[in-house]
This record gives sequence, C-alpha cells and structure tokens, in this order.
Amino acid sequence: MPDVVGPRNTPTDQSPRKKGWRKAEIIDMAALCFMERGYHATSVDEVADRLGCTKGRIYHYYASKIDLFFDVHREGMKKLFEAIEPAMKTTGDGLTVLHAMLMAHAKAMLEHHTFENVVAQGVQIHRFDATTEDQRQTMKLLIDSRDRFEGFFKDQIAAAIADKTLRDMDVSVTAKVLLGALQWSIFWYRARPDETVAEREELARKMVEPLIDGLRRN
Amino acid sequence: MPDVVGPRNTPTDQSPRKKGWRKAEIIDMAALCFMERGYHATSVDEVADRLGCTKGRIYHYYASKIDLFFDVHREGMKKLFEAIEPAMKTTGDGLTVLHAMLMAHAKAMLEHHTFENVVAQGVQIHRFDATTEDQRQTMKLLIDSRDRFEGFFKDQIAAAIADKTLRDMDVSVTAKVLLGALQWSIFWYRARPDETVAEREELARKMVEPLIDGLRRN
DNA sequence: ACAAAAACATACTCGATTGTATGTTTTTAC
DNA sequence: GTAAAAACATACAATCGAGTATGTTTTTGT
Repeated sequence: MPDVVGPRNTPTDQSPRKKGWRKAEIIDMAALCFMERGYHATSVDEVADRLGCTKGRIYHYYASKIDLFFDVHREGMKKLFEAIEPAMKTTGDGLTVLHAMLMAHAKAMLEHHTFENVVAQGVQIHRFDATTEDQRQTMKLLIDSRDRFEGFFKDQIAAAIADKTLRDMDVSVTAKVLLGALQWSIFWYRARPDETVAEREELARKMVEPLIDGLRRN
Repeated sequence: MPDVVGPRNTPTDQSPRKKGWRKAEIIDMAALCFMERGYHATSVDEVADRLGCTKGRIYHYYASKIDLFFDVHREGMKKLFEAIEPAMKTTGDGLTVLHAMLMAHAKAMLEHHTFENVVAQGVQIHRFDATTEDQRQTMKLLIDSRDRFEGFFKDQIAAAIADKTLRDMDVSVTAKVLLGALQWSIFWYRARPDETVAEREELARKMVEPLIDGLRRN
C-alpha cells in the first residue's frame, strides 16, 4: 500500500533551492490569507490548508500566530525600503527626487499589495496581541521601521522646501497625505493575473501625477 | 439590602431624551471598540463591559455581532454623506466645488474618525462574515453606498475637467487617490480630548491644500 | 392600578481556534 | 551506512467567544 501522503516537494519544484524557501512559502501564503480575511479572521489551520499541509508545519517554524504575522510585516517593510532606495540616490533637485520616491513607492504598493495590506493591519494590532516581552520588543521595532520610512519622505519634503522646488507647507501632514494617497490602494487595488509591469507602471503614474502637479489647471 | 445593580440611567443623564438613544449608546461604544481593536478582535462582552452592562442588553437590540457592525457602518456612511452635502450645493466652477467637497470630507474624517475607521474595516469584512441572506443584502447596500459616495467625487472631477478648471486626468484613479489621501487619516489621526473645531479645520486645510495646489512651486 | 411589553441580567451551550505533545518520515552529517 | 537532526503529521487539551434560554426588573399603555 502506497503512502497516503505523497512525497514532499523538492526545492526544484519551487524557486531555485534558496535556503529557507520552505519558510518563505509559508510567509507568502500567510500574507495572502491575512490580506483576504484579516489577521484575526484567519486561522492557522486555514493557512496550512491552502498550503496543502497541516498546522504542524507552521508551528515547526513559528512559535505563535503573531510571530508569523511579524515576519509577514517585516517582509512587507523590507520590500518598501528596497523599492525607494534607488530613487533616494537619484541626483536632482528636491522635488525631482521626491517625485521619483513617490513613483517607486506607488509601484511597490501595487506590486506587493498583498504584503502591504498586512503592514497596514499592523497599525491596529498594537499592544493587545503581543503578550510576551519578546513580542512587544519586535512590535516596537516594526513600528520604528514604519516611522523611519515615513521619515525618509518627511526629510525629502523638507529638503525640497529648502530647495525652493516645493512651496512651503506642513512637512508632517503633507507626508502623511501623500503616502496615504498611495497606500490607500490596498483597499481598491487587486492584481489581475495577466497584468504586465508596464500596466502597473502606467497606473502608478496616474496615481502620482495629480499629487505632483496638483489639481489646478495652470 | 439595596439592589446590587443600581437604577438604570434616565434619558436626562445622557443626551436629550431622543427615542432610540439607548441603542445609539451601544453603537457609539461599538464604534470605539471596533476602531481600537478591530472588529474580529473585539468581543461582544468587551463592548458590554465598557458600557457597564452585559451582553444581554446588546443582544436585546441586535440579533448578531455583525448586525451591530452594520449599524456602525451605516452611521459612518450617513455622517459622510451629510458632511459633503452642503459643499455639493455650492455654486462655483468645478474645481471650487471639488475643493469644498474635499474640505468637508477631510473635516468629517477627523471629526468622526472613530466611525470612519470602522467603515474602512467594512471593505475587508466581505462575504465571509455575512452568513444569512438578509446580512448579505445589507452588506450589498453598504458597499453600494460606498460606491455612491466615491461616485459623487468622480462626477465632480469629471465636471471640473469639462469645466476646464481641472487638467485632463484619469477620473477614477484621481478620485481614489484624493479620497485615500484624506481617509488614510484613520491610521494616524487620534482626537485630542481638548481639541477645538478650529484646530481640526486648520488640520483639514493642511491636508487638502497640497492636493489642490499640488507640490510644484509655480 | 394593572396587564403587557420592553429592557435588561444571569447562566449556560457549543463550536471554533490556538497551542501542545508526540509520533513518523525525510534529510543531513560524518 | 548510520545516528542525529530537521521537517513535518496527527491527535489532543484548553480557552475563548458568539449566541441562546430564561428569569427579573422597569416602563408603558389604558
């Protein structure tokens, strides 16, 4: 009689045999589930089911559900930082660099909207769900990273004002408004399976353009 | 021996004796709890505790937790519609009216951020939690009302483009970007207890200004 | 004043879910 | 080739929270 459970996937089935790819597989599916139903409404069993395995696998890698959430959040923030990094190194006046950062951020929000949706949920999951001291420490680090990310935009806005390429305006509020405008896409954007990079780029352009040029005609 | 449970509050304790104020009290507390912890993380017992009563009271008015959520959502949408209504009746060119609508919306988002936070959660609570046919019907009506609200802004943007007071741009994307910029405040804005109306108005102005005037200097 | 209805409180059921304990298979290291 | 470790699966415990059934008090209508 053959085994009821088939042989486990070999690394070559998936992406090239990178170390830790089994864990990454879990993170990706968790991000998808958390996006679709929200963190609290998603059960660990559900994530396992959609991976075609059992809870045992997930709890082999993660001590608790919230720790899995933290990893998804961390990955989401990593993608955000990596996306704007090239734009920040651009040479140009203050507004030009800011424009490039906003475009990069918009594209990243669309491309990784699964993860970024979960990042947004992280704002609400504060102190309540992090019970152990270790978890509270992790939570603090994640909040810090979100603040640092926003800080990059605040700094660039301030630089552009000093630069005279930007009118004088409230740096903090403007940063939140601009980022919010792009990040709100987690609520309305869903990737089409056949969507090309060029199409996403075009959508990102349509998003950033009214922010840079404003609404006034001249 | 006196009663363990004190006498129930009389209408005069709270707002003027409006019919249904006992229900409104529940809605308000539910909105607060749902905002602070999210719908799924909030238990009905918790809402009751913070009201100083028991579940019995809530289930006297509501058949289920999701029905309570629906009422909070409905109230949130009602506040949004009422806020922009005067602005929509303003006479003026397309951009002027749009500006007034955005200001009204920004102020409403700040003033009722508790309810509007819950409205945003409603986007994720789709088909899964609405089990009965009646609940699915209610859910559909709420989604429709959100679409109608966005439609008002899309129409006004289109009118302003036709009006030549607005450059040509993607109506749908621009509407989502503008509304998102203001609605993202649910994540960062929390009301100070001593905050005045004038202060909120000033904050709303700082939010809308970069959207209308854009970032470019000239 | 009194019956009916409204407005709750109390105590319970029951399903769903997180986390654990343990067994089994696969891989790795030597 | 073999022992150890990694990578799971299985079955269970223990909690928590939604919803219900029922009793009690307060209000209301006449």
